[in-house]
Amino acid sequence: MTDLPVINCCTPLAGSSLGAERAVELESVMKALADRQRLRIVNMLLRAEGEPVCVCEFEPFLGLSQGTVSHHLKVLAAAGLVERETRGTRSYFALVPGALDAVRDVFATAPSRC
Amino acid sequence: MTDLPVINCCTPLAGSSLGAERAVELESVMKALADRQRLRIVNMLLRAEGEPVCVCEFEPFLGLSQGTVSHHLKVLAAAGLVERETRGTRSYFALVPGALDAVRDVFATAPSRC
DNA sequence: TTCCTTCATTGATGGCCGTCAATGGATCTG
DNA sequence: CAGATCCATTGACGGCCATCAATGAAGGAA
Repeated sequence: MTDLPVINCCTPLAGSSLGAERAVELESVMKALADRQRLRIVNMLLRAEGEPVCVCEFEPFLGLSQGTVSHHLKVLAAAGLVERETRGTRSYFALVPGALDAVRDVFATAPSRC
Repeated sequence: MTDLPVINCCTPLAGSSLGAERAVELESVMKALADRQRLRIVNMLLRAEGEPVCVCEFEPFLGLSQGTVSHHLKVLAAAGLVERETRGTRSYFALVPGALDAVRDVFATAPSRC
């Protein structure tokens, strides 16, 4: 699985024509966010305000098996939305700064202010 | 298929804990946007600046069969993102005003300004 | 009415996705 | 070393989804 580039800022959906290639890029990021469990993970990370969160904290919160939680985190990482950091035997995840802002800007209807 | 309520504004992903029920709501809207063809449809509608667009215009642009285009428009309508308007034998679609803004606000990392 | 156009719906098909149990690897502890 | 803990990966299963061809429904034109 190859990591995806973080979405370019300043290229909102409005404005210019969305080419087929770029539609595929955008689609993969949106797919990563189109899952209830991953939305809750992102929510937890947002509330952590940049502080890395241990994998073992997601599991009881989501009520999923450990393997499934690991799967969801991998999907978010592949989309460029979160980063992994290993400390000893544990893994911590944090939001990639600006990644969500880029997603938000895609849906700006007014001209981008970048 | 029951229509979904338009996403509430002023309830961004940051801030409070994302309950399982609301995660499901958000998921369905994100799923509607997590498809390359539907992203191109939204892009066309954004560039139309509120003007309704005939179904027959999407088909050559997307390069899909007529039935598939109709399917995608139905998904977007069920998510509350677009509205259908019938004129004679033709159907026109337009963005629901504010729907995309609501999606954008969900991913606001700074406190909402509503 | 009869024909044509436009669109929605149905049924079928292939592929992708979320989930779990089980396994394996890596690290820490005793 | 042995055992325990944490996590990633694998394989399997069930379900959902995008797509098409075919059909149906509704409106306009002759």
